Amino acid sequence: MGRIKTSDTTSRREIIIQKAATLFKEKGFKAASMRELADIVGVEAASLYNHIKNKNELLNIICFDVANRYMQMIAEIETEKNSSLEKIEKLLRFHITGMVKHFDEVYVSDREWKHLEEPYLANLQAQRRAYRKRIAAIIDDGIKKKEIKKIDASTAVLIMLHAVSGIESWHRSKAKINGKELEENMVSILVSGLKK
Amino acid sequence: MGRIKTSDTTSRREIIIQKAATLFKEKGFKAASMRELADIVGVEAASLYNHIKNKNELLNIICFDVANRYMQMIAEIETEKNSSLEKIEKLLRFHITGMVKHFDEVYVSDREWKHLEEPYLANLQAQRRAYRKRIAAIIDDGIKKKEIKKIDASTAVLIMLHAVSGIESWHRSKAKINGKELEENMVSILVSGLKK
DNA sequence: CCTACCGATCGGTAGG
DNA sequence: CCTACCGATCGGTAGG
Repeated sequence: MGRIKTSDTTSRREIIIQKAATLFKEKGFKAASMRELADIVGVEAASLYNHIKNKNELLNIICFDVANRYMQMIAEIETEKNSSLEKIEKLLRFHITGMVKHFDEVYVSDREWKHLEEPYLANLQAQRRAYRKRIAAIIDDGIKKKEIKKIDASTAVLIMLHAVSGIESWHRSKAKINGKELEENMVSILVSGLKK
Repeated sequence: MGRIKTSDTTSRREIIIQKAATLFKEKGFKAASMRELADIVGVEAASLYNHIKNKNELLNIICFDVANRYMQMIAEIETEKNSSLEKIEKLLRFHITGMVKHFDEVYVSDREWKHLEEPYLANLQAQRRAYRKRIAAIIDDGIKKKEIKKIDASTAVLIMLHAVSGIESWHRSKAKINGKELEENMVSILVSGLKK
């Protein structure tokens, strides 16, 4: 009997998180109210607190979901024995498809992280810094092996990651170009920008 | 006599706008309070309203300041008779130095525009769309003249503009690399990504 | 999961 | 430019 109750609770909780991501994306974290979220979910505001601790917990979950996915992928890529340029391309494709698939979450995690509270704020920032460093290390390795031209690796990382987040505008513009085409164009521009 | 009073008022107003840009950047528009802004400026909250109409007017001014600078530059570039690639490079350099010089304003305009009220919201969005179209037209022209490789122009615009906004992280990281170096690296990566 | 409600904070105004 | 203050809204809790 406990099983059914747990299952229901989990499912409701996940609906709340997903709706929160969409709402936070549309209004921003601060401007989004718990009453509005409750409306969307279809309950009274007070009832939300049976499923989640508070508003900030929602932001925590969204941000760390995204961060964990990134950390898992970079670890996977590091163990593979591809060339540096191939590794960067794979990471780039992962970011592009991830942006399309988990759009609301990624958008919120990118733009609303400053409303995280300690210790989550410091934790996420450290994770992001570490992530960028690991990508930069791949690029630096590629430069040493002369697969990639001599550039500042951390600048290249910044460009790549932020360029991908630009898909947001594409997403909003109702996609005159399809996802696969978009991906090929982005990879073409960014990867050839690194080649010698 | 009216001259001195006007001059003082204008100056105070400009201080308020500049401090608002910094505060909105740090906290986000919604989370920033007028009481906090007043504290920073050194007056009581009520006194701010002798210089500005309301909180949203501050956001309007910041966003359209940035947009107007962009529109002026694209108009200038269009009249020059350089190659498409040279035009794109000039625009890129303008965006990079502008991001460094007017960091708070550009950051707020990029991330907080959604809190604009109508008709300003629709107005700014239209201006931004028009701006991107004019850049895309330069790229398409370059493709036709075979200076630029065959890519989707609007994707290239998205990448460029968002890549530049990545400077925010560089800015935050206390600049291990200096501004000029950063600019050369970005131009190198992005412009060679467009070349045939 | 709801009703009822609290304390805090907000943007902004009146009036001097 | 300040004191005093208002109405609205917020996140969250008590209690059932």
